Amino acid sequence: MGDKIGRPKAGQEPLNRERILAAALRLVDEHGMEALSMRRLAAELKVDPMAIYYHLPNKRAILAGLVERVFAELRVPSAKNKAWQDRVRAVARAYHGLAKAHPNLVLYLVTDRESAAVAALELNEALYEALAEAGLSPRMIMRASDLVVDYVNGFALAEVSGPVGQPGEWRELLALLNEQPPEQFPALRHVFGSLAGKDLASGFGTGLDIILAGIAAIAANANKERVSPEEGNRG
Amino acid sequence: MGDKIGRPKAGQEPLNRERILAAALRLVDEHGMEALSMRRLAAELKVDPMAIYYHLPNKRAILAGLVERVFAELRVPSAKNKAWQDRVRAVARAYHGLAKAHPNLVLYLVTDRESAAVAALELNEALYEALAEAGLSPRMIMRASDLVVDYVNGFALAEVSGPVGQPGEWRELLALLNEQPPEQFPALRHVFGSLAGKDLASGFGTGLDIILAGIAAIAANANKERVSPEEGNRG
DNA sequence: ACCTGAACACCGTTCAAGT
DNA sequence: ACCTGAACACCGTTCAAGT
Repeated sequence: MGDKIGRPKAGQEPLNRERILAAALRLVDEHGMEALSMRRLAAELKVDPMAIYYHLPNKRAILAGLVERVFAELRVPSAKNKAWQDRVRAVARAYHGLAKAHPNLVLYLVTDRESAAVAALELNEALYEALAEAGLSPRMIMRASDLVVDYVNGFALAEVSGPVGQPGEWRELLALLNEQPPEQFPALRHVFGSLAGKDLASGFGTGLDIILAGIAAIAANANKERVSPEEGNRG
Repeated sequence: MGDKIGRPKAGQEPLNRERILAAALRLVDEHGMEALSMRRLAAELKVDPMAIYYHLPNKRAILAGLVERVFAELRVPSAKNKAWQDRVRAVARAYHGLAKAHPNLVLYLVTDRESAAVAALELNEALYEALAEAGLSPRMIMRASDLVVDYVNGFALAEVSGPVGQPGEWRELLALLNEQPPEQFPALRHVFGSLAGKDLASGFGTGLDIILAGIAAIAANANKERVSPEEGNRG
């Protein structure tokens, strides 16, 4: 940040991929996805629009570069001494942090599996390690890991699609509910009634807790079966 | 509604919102999101591009109409006699079915909370009913419901972002893994090694199972606490 | 009431040219 | 090697006009 009139060189150092992506990310973070056009980006860089094409082949490459760049910020915490639950939580939080840091890019972060692939290796490695420790089978490790990633993606998306702040969709749901005949949607009304006025912090952690409880239950169940497959359980 | 007054152009019945949205959906389903332009849509309808603006104010309205239309297809199965787990599964599957039916629209289905709101009422009502039966507190009902929805959204997105068929991201991950130094990512290698050759059906159901196990565990735990809050557990 | 057509302000990208 | 500028084929949308 902090670029003002006092640039280091009024004569402009040469353009490069790095500088283009930095400007593109600033544009997206500050003015949203729709502000990112080749022409506007060029204006930001004080350069002819076509100059960009010398460094990056097309707009898709810019988007991909952005996703790659943001995922490169991901630092998976390696708390190997902690319980597997906390390790999963740490990975999920780190990943979710990326989305929070660049909300306007979330749709692409979540969509562009290709550009995220390198970072995904680290992320999955950390998850697989933790989940192996939980006692899951290889198949279940993969499934549970996918579940965590899908959840973070879905949650991040919801955070960003909602009108302004609140995660989940319940704010506008409530408004709509009040327009419906009062005998309809009793379950919704009961829950919203019980919760009225209470301030609910972000549900990210709670969702994660449910998932972790599920993993623990499945792991325990698998263990029981492995200990005494057909002879009955004597634990 | 209106009959053939004024301008039947070569046998066409008059344009209307319905016909425009139908054509738009066909365009998206068959040729992807990027094929949906006002001009191409008009060509499809054999009409001047500006004719569309008489029936729908702008392109955003078309997208919103599409999302609304697809969500209107949602029929939440009302298997009230079944176990709560099966009821949650049924809702999740119904919702997921929409995404599968219109993969090119998934990004918007998942993003446009506003247009989906009416259908979201029914969907959440069904989830809340089932989750209440599971014995969750109002707060937990809301959280668990959000978790299920976020998971379905995340899963649907992953299904669509991947290169071709497989859900999850593991196909390209594996290719990338083979390019890495062999001492790195041992957990990934172990899991993928164990799973090589086995054909893994879609993980949608397994992810759901983990979530359901988590909900059951949390409900059981809450019950235990409620039965004997400070006196210790004598179960 | 319903549709057309020209016009405007944008896009991404190609290609030839300038230094 | 790096950048410019004109040109092309598209966009979404406004506005005045036609029936």
